[in-house]
Amino acid sequence: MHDARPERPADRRTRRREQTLEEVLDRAVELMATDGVAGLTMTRLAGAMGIRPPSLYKYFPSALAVQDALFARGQRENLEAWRAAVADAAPGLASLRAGMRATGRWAVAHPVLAQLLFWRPVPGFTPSEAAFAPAVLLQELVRTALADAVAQGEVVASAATGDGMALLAVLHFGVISQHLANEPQLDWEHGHFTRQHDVVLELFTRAHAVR
Amino acid sequence: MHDARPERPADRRTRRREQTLEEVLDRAVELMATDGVAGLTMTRLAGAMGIRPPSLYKYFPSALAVQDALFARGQRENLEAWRAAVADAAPGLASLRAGMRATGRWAVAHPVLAQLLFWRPVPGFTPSEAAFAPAVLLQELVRTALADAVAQGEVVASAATGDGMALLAVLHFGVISQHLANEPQLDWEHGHFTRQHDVVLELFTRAHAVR
DNA sequence: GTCTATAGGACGATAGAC
DNA sequence: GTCTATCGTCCTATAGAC
Repeated sequence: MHDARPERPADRRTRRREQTLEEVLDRAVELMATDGVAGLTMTRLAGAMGIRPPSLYKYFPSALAVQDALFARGQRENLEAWRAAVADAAPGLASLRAGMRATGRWAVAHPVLAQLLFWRPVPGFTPSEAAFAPAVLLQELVRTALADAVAQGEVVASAATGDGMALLAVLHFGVISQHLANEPQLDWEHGHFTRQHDVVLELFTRAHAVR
Repeated sequence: MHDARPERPADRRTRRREQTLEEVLDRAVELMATDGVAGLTMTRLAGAMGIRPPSLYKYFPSALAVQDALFARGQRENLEAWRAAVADAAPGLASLRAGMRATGRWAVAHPVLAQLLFWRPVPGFTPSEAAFAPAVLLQELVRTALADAVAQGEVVASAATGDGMALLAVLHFGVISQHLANEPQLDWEHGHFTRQHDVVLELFTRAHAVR
């Protein structure tokens, strides 16, 4: 905290640069919120940063690189939302409910990132493997939660199969996409579709209930 | 069939023009299938028609007018899919199942139109009231089918409320959007998510089952 | 890292000849 | 209805001075 030695200049520069990178992404999200997810351009993004377009290329080598960084940030945040919510939950169904509710909330609170992650509305953009990695990890966490629920006798084994995962995705993203398409201005508490999130989770457990 | 009088020239011209209008929309759908839903431009569309851009403006006054016509065509076809399927079905739940399955099939068979109708991926485009009209009508048909199901004692009254409609939309479009986002190349019979369509309809009736 | 200047294109749309 | 020609705007991206 009171280390007398000043930070090495190279470190300062690196840190400053990373701050700028993050700020670019902040501005990008703001722009997408007003002009649409596909309305992001390097020219406008530079303008929002208060710099000229060539300067922006010092931070991101291309427009697609910005999209990829946004995609990566969204995946990280979404995964983090799950982890934070699950930290204090019991394994199995309780954990699954907490995690899914948390990522649902995250998605409606960050509509432009959610659209980028789940709808892929930008033509010609395919996320890099690195940007996609958190999604793979999250998928595994869901699978584990389902397996725990089966092991604890909360649901039957069919819940933890590919069909079970597909049904869960249908229910979860059904809520989110209906919300984003029809009433994105409402928050999680006041949405007509988000209200159905608890309902569909209940339907899922009932579909795989132990007799 | 063998009317001797030739068609009036004005009628011929009108008919020819309408054929061309439809052909433009056909080409537009093809272009969107390859270049993405937002990748449709007047320049490329003219090229696909084998004409120059100014000629295209004789048929559609603007790029947004093309989008609107596509939106209108999609809504008409989707509504028609429901009507055709429901024609031979008994009122109530049987009718609801037949109609929803038919519009689901239509959506995955026409992915670009479905994206245009249900995801609204084109920035700055808001459909005209006329183009939207079939969607309003279809909404009413769904409501009626639900009301019939209630009247026949197939489900309890809560199924025909706003929440019931919202739940139904979540389930239906959840299947469709997961299919379009993850495995659009598969057809209705082979998709992992489309397989869940019958499942979710069953979940809906169970959620509102008469005790 | 910032800028000016610019290349090189695609786009929507219009004017006006045929 | 078709075309050529064109306007004005926006875009991605680079060269090169400071």
